[in-house]
Amino acid sequence: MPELPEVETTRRGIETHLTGVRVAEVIVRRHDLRQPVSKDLSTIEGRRFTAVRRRSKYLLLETDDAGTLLIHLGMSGSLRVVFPSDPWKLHDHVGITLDNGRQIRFHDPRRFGLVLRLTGDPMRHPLLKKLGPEPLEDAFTAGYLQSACAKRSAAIKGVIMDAKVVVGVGNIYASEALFRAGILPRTQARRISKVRLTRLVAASREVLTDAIQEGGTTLRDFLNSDGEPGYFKQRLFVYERKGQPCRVCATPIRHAVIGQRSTYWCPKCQK
DNA sequence: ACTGGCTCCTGAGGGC
DNA sequence: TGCCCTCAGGAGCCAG
Repeated sequence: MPELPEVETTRRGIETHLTGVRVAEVIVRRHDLRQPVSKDLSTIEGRRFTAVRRRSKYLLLETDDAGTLLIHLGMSGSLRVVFPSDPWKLHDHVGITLDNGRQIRFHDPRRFGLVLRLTGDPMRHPLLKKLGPEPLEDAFTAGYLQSACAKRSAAIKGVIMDAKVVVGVGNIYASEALFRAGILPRTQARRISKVRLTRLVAASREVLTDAIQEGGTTLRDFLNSDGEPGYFKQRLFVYERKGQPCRVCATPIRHAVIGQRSTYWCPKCQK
């Protein structure tokens, strides 16, 4: 489910409920996520959350003296702000009760997500230390992308989805960014000129920024922390629009599986 | 160092 | 209604 805009939407939604608030109780109903939920999560009981950050598609819930909770939503995960008395839904796996009368509920049907407690510098954790730059920060430049693409014969779409190159660009926004940049998704990365990579950097930033503005994309089941969908689906140019007219030139949108992932493009607007 | 393929898991939707 | 098949927003791991 969630790509960077959806994770950022979630971060913003929980931040105000968490920051400065003390943890009353941690309830773990299922431990068997992608990695087992940390056995010692209850260590944060009685501690305060000091900040809610995001790195790539990971959420980092920092505490004052019990490390950082690292949460990843996988394909189907979400965090909701609820009341402790609200009934637990199927696939609600973790609840963090706060002393302000709310509870954060981690829900994840497919269980590809993560809930880990890290101690020390979280950026040195194996899951985080090899990540590429944030697409909305200054380090993601055309020059940087050009060097990352220089020796890669793989399709550009897969390269921009590679978290070692740049984080946060998932399957929806990779197709959307390539459309906005006018680049065919199968193009070999090393064959793309710097001018076109400059456009791709700008397009990636724009599509992610626009999607955050709309609260993310809800295709099937993404809900923000208040249980509301995102509205960016209406702004998608190509994703899940196979056979429908291009919003720019009316040519039917094409679809193929590229690198095991569903991919969409306009054969006229993209070269 | 890259590449493509496979895997984890559950649920939704389509075809018959 | 039910059954079977395909597909899904992530990303780590593997062999070649």
